[in-house]
Amino acid sequence: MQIIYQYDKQAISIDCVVFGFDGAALKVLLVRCKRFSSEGSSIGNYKLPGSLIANNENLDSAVIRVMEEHIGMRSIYMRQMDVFSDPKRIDGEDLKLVNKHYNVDVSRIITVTYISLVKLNSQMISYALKNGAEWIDVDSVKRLALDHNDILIKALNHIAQQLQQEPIAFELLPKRFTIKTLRTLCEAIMGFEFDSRNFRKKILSSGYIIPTEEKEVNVSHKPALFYMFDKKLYEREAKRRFKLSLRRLPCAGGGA
Amino acid sequence: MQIIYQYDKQAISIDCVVFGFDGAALKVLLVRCKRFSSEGSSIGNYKLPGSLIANNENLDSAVIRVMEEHIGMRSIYMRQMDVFSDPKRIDGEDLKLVNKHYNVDVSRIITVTYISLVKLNSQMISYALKNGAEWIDVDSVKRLALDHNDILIKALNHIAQQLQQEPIAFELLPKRFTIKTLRTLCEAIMGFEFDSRNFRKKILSSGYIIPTEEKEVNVSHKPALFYMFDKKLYEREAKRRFKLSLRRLPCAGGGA
DNA sequence: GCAAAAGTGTTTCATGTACACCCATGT
DNA sequence: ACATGGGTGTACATGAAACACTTTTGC
Repeated sequence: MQIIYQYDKQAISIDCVVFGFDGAALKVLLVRCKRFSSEGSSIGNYKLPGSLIANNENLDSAVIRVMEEHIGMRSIYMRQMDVFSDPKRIDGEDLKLVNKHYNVDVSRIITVTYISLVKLNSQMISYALKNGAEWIDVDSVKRLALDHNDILIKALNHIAQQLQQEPIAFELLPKRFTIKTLRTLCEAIMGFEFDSRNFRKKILSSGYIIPTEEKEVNVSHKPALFYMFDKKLYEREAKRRFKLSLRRLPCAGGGA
Repeated sequence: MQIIYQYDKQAISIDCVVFGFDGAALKVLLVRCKRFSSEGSSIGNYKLPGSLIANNENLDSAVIRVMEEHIGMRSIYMRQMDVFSDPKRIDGEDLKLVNKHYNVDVSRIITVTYISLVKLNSQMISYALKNGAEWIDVDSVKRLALDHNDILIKALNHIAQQLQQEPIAFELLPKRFTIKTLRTLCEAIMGFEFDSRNFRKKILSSGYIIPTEEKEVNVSHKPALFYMFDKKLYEREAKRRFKLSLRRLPCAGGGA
């Protein structure tokens, strides 16, 4: 391949995979993309929310801008996932449409993907609808625009990994939640079920998921207690675990 | 902050943190950067190898191009790490120098960082020297250009994490190695020591690190056996572990 | 009182950790 | 023979997995 030493017709964009949880199923925020639709384009009916990066903003602020547009909030959990850089991932008609939409003339787009997690509520669902977006069950997502199906699958695998190492579940849950709800969420993310008794034991032994005084009401069975995630206790625990797992040999002396 | 909707004066670059192991210490490949040196620039004496992305190459091929330049090889381990996107991370004099060097006119540079792992040998060390680069002990790295110290620290933490989940150690070792060498490498990456007996037990029980017929020679103690990493066995093991850790409940039935 | 889901306890097994001794080689 | 680091074995603690029974609510 001949290297074309022309470095200034590239654009960077961000795409967000925004997950929410309605108490039963894992949802992802998708944007209807009429504005891109055209013959010859591979763009489907839905896409992930995203944007080109303005010249004086960093990636994080672009993500915040897009989130604000679609869910009306600024302070939400977000993490960088991956970079998609195939020069041909957006080309032909798709590229022309993007250039037209943003009024630019770039020859390729490199996309940095983000994962966001939000505490879904009914207001956000209607807010999204008003702004051309929609919360859709991850299991029933069909064909998306461009390579957004690939990105979604990567994101799902990513949060399944993360779930086992970081307390991301509580970004998706309301402040107060039952153990059962937490378990349902974990099962939705992981794609398989847990033993309810061992799950409960593990959660309670964690030390940072603490009971409240509240119980469920109007349920036709023993009402479940609500719990809360205590971030400060978690961070203290995390430090302790770090020290344990990175323990030196008893007699290993000073050095680096 | 006012959003400047001008999307086409951005450039993307890659920077590589290339690690090597000489049997005793962890080394990183640094490039002397006389060509960038200038008054007013924050650029130090050394920088990580990197390059702007040409318009028709993807990030991976840019990394391969840079690797070829500095170590004379194409097929090496490399993984994307992170994206640095602060609009001010390269500005002022530094930005002017970069624009001049690449003969472009961009207003900001977004950098995707990569980690590479190589099986270091004496040829590569002299090859690097001939091409303006140098293999330096990670512990004795001083001030680097731009924000490259931050990138290096992130990379070190990154491989320490990775080491506990993926067989990256064998990308840094020769085909045949002793358990002791492997342990020294792990200690260099993790920054603390292991119990030699438990370490050996764990390595041998892995099932994919297999003995050869060869022993050390000319050592004034019991010669150590050389071992090899069997990638196929590892992948079989990895699949098995995946099944185990993602096991459903015995009676959990069909569903997703 | 019956269904339905919450909540509690026990036994077993695998894995990690700490630690002590023997073995092969060069000098 | 002895110093040096390689190699082997054992006891103990900790945590995960499998599994059965009691409790509280609405109807």
